[in-house]
Amino acid sequence: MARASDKLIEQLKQEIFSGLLKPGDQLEEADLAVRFNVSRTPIREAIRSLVDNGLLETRSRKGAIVRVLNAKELNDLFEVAAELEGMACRLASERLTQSNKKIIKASLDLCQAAAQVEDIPGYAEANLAFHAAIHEASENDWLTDQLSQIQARINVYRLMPYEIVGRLEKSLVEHQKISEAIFAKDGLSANSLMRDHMMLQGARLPSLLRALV
Amino acid sequence: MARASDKLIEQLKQEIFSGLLKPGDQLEEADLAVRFNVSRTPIREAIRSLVDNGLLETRSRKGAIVRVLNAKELNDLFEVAAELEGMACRLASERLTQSNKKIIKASLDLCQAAAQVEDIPGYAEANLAFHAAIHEASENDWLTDQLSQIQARINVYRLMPYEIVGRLEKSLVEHQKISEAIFAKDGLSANSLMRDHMMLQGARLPSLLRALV
DNA sequence: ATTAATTTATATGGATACATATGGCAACTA
DNA sequence: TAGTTGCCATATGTATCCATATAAATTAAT
Repeated sequence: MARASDKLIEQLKQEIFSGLLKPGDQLEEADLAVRFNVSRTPIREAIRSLVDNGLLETRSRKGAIVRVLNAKELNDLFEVAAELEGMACRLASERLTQSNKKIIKASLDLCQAAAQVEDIPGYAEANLAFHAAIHEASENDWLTDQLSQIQARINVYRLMPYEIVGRLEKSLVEHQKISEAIFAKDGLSANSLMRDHMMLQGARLPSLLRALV
Repeated sequence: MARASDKLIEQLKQEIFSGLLKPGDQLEEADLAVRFNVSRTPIREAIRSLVDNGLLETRSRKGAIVRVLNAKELNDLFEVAAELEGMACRLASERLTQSNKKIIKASLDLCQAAAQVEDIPGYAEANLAFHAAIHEASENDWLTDQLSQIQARINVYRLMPYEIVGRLEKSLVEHQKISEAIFAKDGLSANSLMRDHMMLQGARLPSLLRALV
């Protein structure tokens, strides 16, 4: 039997990622208890967990709010994300198996299909699949965990992904180059290509931040 | 006023790091409530937090136990630690301020002093200070947080650090080279020197694991 | 009229009471 | 004697209750 708090964590994450709960929104325990038809205890545990996860923050006696990252924090986050994504590419190059290669190729095809018809949400999904495929191929579970946590954090700030015209095409080409480097077991290139790819996204942050304010 | 659960988290961490609570040990909520003279509620929140942190793990209805990392998990952890430590060195090279330089130098002196008299616990402490100084110098708060969490995890498995004779000297020399690279703003060298330094420690893990079993 | 202080309301933090699932032990049967 | 079943004990999971701190509102004083 799943614990109520575990389900709550998932639900609240969904609401945050979907944008239903926006950065700065306050979460009141009593309200949530009514909404989800449980007592305050599991609500509190869920909030606690999300605070540890970094999605919420609390001030003493002032409850939890959806965490707002300022420009520096987002930049720091992106720097680490870029480094770890690059690392995943390097490891994937060194450890690539046939089955992982197939999965990466499949996700790359998804990216291509979505880019061709300019399906923005479709590309966003395929993009995540592509990155996830590389994470898996790194064969480092700790790294994979860290990256999925970071992804989650970043996605909150990606409510309008790829809205810039033409970015889809460029992103796809970068993905293809990264894949080629991995398949050629050229870890060094794969690493730096991915880091550049990530940093380009990071460079788009300032405009994204402005759009949020 | 600090929350009871926050203090508990620190205390439990201490007990885990100090080896008082060994991997595999069970934590019973009622016991802990009596020991720390609080109710089960803050105990549960603390446990919850440590589970999210990865220090404990729970099985349904079976409570929390101190998490045991197997060889692969430890290896994965070290790989990520090495990469991020290297990244910190690179960033420190790029962003070094005079004040950070002083702090790094000071911690390096501590290392030297401890190494000269073969003060093993002293060196362990100075070592942490050295790494922390570099983390700070990276000017990336997210990275610093991640590294301190990873440090915490690794330290559990470092109950007998530097017991290998001669390792102190070698470690010190590596520290000196890393510092020189950072001071020379040679990010590339600093990065790889630190990664090698970390990986050497990781290579000692198998014997460490054997000692634990 | 504006500001400061006091009071009141409300939400969080902690304690306790209650429910339920799991594991062990014992008894009974084959 | 060994295995299975059922009961009981114990620890986790959930609900509710109480205390306290913070914030808001109202009143009084300048």
